[in-house]
Amino acid sequence: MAVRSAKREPVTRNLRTRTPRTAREEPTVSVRKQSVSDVIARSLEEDIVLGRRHPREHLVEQDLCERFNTHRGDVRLALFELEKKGIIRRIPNRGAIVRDLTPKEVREIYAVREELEVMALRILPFPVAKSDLDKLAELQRKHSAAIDAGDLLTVFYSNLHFHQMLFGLCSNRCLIEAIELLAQKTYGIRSYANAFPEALDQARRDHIEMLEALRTSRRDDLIALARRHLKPSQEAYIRAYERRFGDSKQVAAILAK
Amino acid sequence: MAVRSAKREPVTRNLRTRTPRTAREEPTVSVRKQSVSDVIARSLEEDIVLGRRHPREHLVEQDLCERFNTHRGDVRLALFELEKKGIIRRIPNRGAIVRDLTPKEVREIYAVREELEVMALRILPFPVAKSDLDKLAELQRKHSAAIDAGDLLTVFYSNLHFHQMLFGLCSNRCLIEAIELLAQKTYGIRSYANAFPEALDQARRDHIEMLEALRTSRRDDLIALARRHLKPSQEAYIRAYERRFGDSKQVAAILAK
DNA sequence: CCGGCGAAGATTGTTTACAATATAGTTTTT
DNA sequence: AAAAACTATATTGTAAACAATCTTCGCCGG
Repeated sequence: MAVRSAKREPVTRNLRTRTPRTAREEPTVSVRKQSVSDVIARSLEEDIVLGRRHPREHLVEQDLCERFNTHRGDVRLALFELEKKGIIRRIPNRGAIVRDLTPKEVREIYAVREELEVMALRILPFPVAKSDLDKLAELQRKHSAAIDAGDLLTVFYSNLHFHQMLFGLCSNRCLIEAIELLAQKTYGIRSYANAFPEALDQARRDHIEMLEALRTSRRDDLIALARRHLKPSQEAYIRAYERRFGDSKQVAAILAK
Repeated sequence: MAVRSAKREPVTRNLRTRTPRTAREEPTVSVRKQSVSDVIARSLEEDIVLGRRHPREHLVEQDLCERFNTHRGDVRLALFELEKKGIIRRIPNRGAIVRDLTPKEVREIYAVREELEVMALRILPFPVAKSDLDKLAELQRKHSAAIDAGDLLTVFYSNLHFHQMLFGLCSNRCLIEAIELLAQKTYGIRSYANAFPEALDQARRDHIEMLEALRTSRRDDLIALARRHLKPSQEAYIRAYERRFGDSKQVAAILAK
């Protein structure tokens, strides 16, 4: 992979995850149709969440092709997907960069997210089935263990699954998807919150309290907890942002426009 | 630019603080980047909204290429966009069909939409500027005239613009986009509501009352109107759906609940 | 010294050809 | 005659080549 341009190196056609021909009717929710571009998009999301790729970093199609052993078509599609999700930004003829959210945008996203999460908890049918409570408790334990181990990747995913399971308890499919979409918009800033161990600790305690509220069918407590749970990560980002750009006002002005 | 060096370079690329190039960032809102695929997607949306293409109708890439005088790449991208918006559905290796929403899905979408629209009206700053009120009134007149003329295409677009302008008054960009996305999800069923002239008449009256509530800064009235405004179109669709499939009762029962 | 000019390189955007897959219709077998 | 297997065709998915665009950097004249 010396110089990347003179001749385009041929694509090695291995490692293509092909969707199995059997059971295309998604028998269960777990095994979803995942096309190649979805896999790439998810992997890039992961990189961004964990801070392996920073805001303003450039994403080059050819690099991603080599990394995922595929052709540019799939990578391209993945970038379009991520753009629609708001995780990256594409500039015509120039490529894609990891999006850098302004504090204003972050506040707006979290305001809408809070509204929808509260709605989900409001319509959630009580009492919650014992089997669902058990599954949530299991996810919470996994989350807690990952925090103790300092395994940020597992922290991220177990946290994600906990919330998906929680809001999945409300029966409104459209609402569930909307909540997830908004959560994804903030993937790019999650690494800032993860940098603070005390924030992770607080998240763990919130989860435990949420479980208790679910068990006892205390809806108001649950809603208050969800509201509180959303605060720290946005505040951590805004603090970090101001620490980065707060001193040089003109730079902040340019970026914030 | 960083040369792709002989040794595989680490994932982090050299990103220097890039001097922002001279304002190529949206010179004006009006002239937006609209790629070919966007044009195709919008045109297909229009067909679906006006009932020129029915639910379950098959969309063949090659046909669309001839219709829009382009290659399959653009058409393909447009179909992916429409799939993400929830207007069509793509089945692997089989193609795309206009999505057929069940009454349950419709009710769920409208419930979320109502929640978000009410939120927008709640945070909307009063009083509304005179210039904004004038623009809204102008859009309302256009809508009204289109109804009288029986021009359903203009009815659709002027109605769309009225609502975009109305909710655009709230300053939360993310919220505005979320509302628009949900509205798009129901494009496929709009033709059912448009079939009832009395529904269009009611919509016109709603708009007039909304304008009055905006002028007098009566927030509660405005919210109640918005709630009422959302009801007829979903009910029209559900009635039409049951008329289509009502004969086989067990099917309707399964889908409705 | 330095500021426009232009060629070369790097990256994205477009087009075409080819391969994989599903559906329907036909033939073969029992 | 019914069911299974096969072939033909239509359609989508993949890959590579080609074209356009932007950036960088060296060159030359002032």
